[in-house]
Amino acid sequence: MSGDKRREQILQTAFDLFSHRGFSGTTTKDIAKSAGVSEAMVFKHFSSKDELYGALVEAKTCNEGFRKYPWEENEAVMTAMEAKDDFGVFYHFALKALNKHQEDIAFMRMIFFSALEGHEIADRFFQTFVGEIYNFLGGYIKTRQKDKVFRKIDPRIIVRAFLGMMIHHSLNNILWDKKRTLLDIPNEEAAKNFAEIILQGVAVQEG
Amino acid sequence: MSGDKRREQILQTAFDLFSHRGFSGTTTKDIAKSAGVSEAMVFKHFSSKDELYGALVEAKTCNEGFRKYPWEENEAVMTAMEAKDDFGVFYHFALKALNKHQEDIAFMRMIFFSALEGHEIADRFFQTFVGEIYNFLGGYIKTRQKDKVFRKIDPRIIVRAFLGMMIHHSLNNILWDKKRTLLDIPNEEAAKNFAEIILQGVAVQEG
DNA sequence: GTCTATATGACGATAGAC
DNA sequence: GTCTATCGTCATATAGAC
Repeated sequence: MSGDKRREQILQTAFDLFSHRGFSGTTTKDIAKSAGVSEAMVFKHFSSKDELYGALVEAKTCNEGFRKYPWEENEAVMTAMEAKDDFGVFYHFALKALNKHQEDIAFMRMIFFSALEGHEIADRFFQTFVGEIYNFLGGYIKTRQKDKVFRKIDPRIIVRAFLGMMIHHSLNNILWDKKRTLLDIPNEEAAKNFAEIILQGVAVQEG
Repeated sequence: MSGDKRREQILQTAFDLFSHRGFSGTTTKDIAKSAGVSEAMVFKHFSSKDELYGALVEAKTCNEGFRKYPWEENEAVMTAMEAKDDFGVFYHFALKALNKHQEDIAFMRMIFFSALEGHEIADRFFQTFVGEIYNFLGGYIKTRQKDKVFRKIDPRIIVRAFLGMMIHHSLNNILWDKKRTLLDIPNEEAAKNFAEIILQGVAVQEG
C-alpha cells in the first residue's frame, strides 16, 4: 500500500478507536492491530501517539464532516430564512443537525472525549464552529426581534435553548438511551416539536 | 488513620482524579500520591482499580449527591406543583438543577466519562435517576394537558426539550465555555428564561 | 495500618533487517 | 513499505517487614 493511502487508513482506524475509548483508553498496539500493520508502521507515519491524535482531530474538525455548517448545503434553511419562514428555518436546521449527529456518532464521541480529557483542540473547535452557529442563528433571531415577531430575550439564550434540545437529544441517543427506551421518535418528529416549542416559546404574545 | 476513614479518603481522592481524567487516564500511583499513602495501601482497601472505580460510582450515585432529586428538599417545586403554578414548577426545578450541576462539576464529569467509557453503572444511573425525572415532570405535564393548559405533545418530548436546555447549558459551562465567553448569565436568569420559553412554547394558544 | 521492594506485564517508541 | 526484536518506562498488583 502507498504511503499516503496507508496513512489515511491508520488515521481512520485510530479515529474509530479513539472515538470509542478515548485517548488514554486506546493503545498504539490496538491501532496497529486494527489497521493490520505493525506498531512500527504507525510510528513511521506519526512520530508519537500525541501527534497522531492531533492530526486526527485536526482532519476531522477542519477537513471533513463538521467543516460544513448545518445551513450549508442545506438550501431549505437559506430559502426559509430569506422568506422569513421561521418554522422552516428552525425545522430544517434542527433536522440537519439531528441527522448529522446520528450519521457521525464517532465524531460526536471524539469531541466529547476531547473536551473531557482537556485537549485544547476541542476548545478551538467550539470557539470556531459553535461560535459561528451562535452568530448565524443569533443574527436571524435579532432580525425577527426587530420585526417584533420574537420577544426581546438575549438571542444567545434562545440559541442555547434550541441547540440544547437538539444536542441533548442526540447525546441521549448516543450515550445512554441507545435502545431508545425512554423516547423513540424519528428525527423529523423531534425537529418539528423542537422547532414548534422554541418558536412559540419566543413569539411575541398577543394582548 | 482508621481503616474506614482511610478508605473514605482514598475514595474521595480517587473521585477527584477519575472525574478529572477518566478511568484509563488515572493511575493508581496518582491516587496513592494524592491521598498521601503508598500504592500498597490503595490495594489493601480495594482489590483492584476496577473495584475502586465501581465502589466510587456506586457511592456517588446511590449514597450522596444525586440520590436527591431536584424536587426533593425543594419545597418551592412541590408547593408550586400543588398550586398549579406552572412557572414556579419549571423555574424552581431548573434553578435547583443548574445550581446542583455547578456545585457538583466533578460528579457531572464522572458520569459523562462513565457513559463515554461504557461502564454499565452509568447506564443504571440514567435508567433510574433520569427515568424518575421523566416520570415526575411528565406526570405534571399530563395533568396540565388534561386541564387544557398545555398542548397535546408527547410529554416526554417536552421533558427532553426542557432538560436539554438545562443540561446543555451546564455542559457548556463545564466543558467548553468555562470562561463563559459565549454566554455568561447567572443561573437565576437562565432558569427564568428556560422556564418561560418552555411554558409559552407548550401552552395552548388562543384562537 | 503502613511501608519498601518487587513481580509481571503493558505501553510508547526505536533499531535495523528485508 | 513493512516487519521482528527490543529498550526503557510506567502500570497494576503482591509479598513481607515493621
